[in-house]
Amino acid sequence: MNKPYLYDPQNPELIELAIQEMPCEQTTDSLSQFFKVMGDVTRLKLLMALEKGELCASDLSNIVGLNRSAISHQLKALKTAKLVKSRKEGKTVYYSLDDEHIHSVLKVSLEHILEED
Amino acid sequence: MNKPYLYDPQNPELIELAIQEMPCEQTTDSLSQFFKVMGDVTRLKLLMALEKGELCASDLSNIVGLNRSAISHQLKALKTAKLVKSRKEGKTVYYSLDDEHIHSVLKVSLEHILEED
DNA sequence: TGAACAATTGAATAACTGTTCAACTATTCT
DNA sequence: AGAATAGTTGAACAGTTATTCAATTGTTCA
Repeated sequence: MNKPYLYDPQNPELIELAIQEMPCEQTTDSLSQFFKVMGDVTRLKLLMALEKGELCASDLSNIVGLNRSAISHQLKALKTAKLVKSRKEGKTVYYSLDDEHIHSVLKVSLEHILEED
Repeated sequence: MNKPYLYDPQNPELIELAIQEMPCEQTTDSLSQFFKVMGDVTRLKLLMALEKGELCASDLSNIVGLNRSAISHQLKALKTAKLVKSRKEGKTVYYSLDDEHIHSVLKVSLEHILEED
């Protein structure tokens, strides 16, 4: 009912609004997790490479310039986060983007980064 | 000229394409840094609160549920990353979103997260 | 001036993260 | 079966990060 602030709020109505419209803990967790996965240069490069098409682990290793083990670890992280999917054919494992939303996010964000000041 | 692969590439043309069209190191660094900043629950909540309007540090502390010191540290990170700007009025410092791109990124990403499988 | 309040700062700590290395699995080909 | 290749895994390490605490700055107001 009354507002149990332990200090003088500057904008009580806006506080209420922000709290009310704040997504639930699970949602903010998932969203920050999503950004965290892309917040690493290696994983980001993997995603950008996969935007060109399906690629196997060794080819991705070649493109990104890191050994296969490192790439494998990061591909696993991307797979757990459901950003990539994989397909096995003989000895080689082919990876591709799992979701089309990622393309939009990368596009808008890249525009933001490349924007002049 | 010739391709100095130390292994059997599965898709040499796609490798070349991915390498050619990969943004420069500075760009991938900036982009992953941008995602990294939002890849933390506290900072993400701060940004979402600020989408409702300008808020001071104490009010943000109240909304997010962390002490002022923690909030101040994270607001500094957001400011360094140029995601928020601040304005001082007497004792209180008001924060607001610095860039409109952020709104789009948050919107598209939130849609992605909330999407059904 | 001094008390009260808003906010920031720096040090300290605990937890997490990315890469490497070495060992391992799985598949193909002779 | 055995050698070769693609990929994965787990442990270890070095580096980073978020939060807390205590101290500090800066502003207002009596």
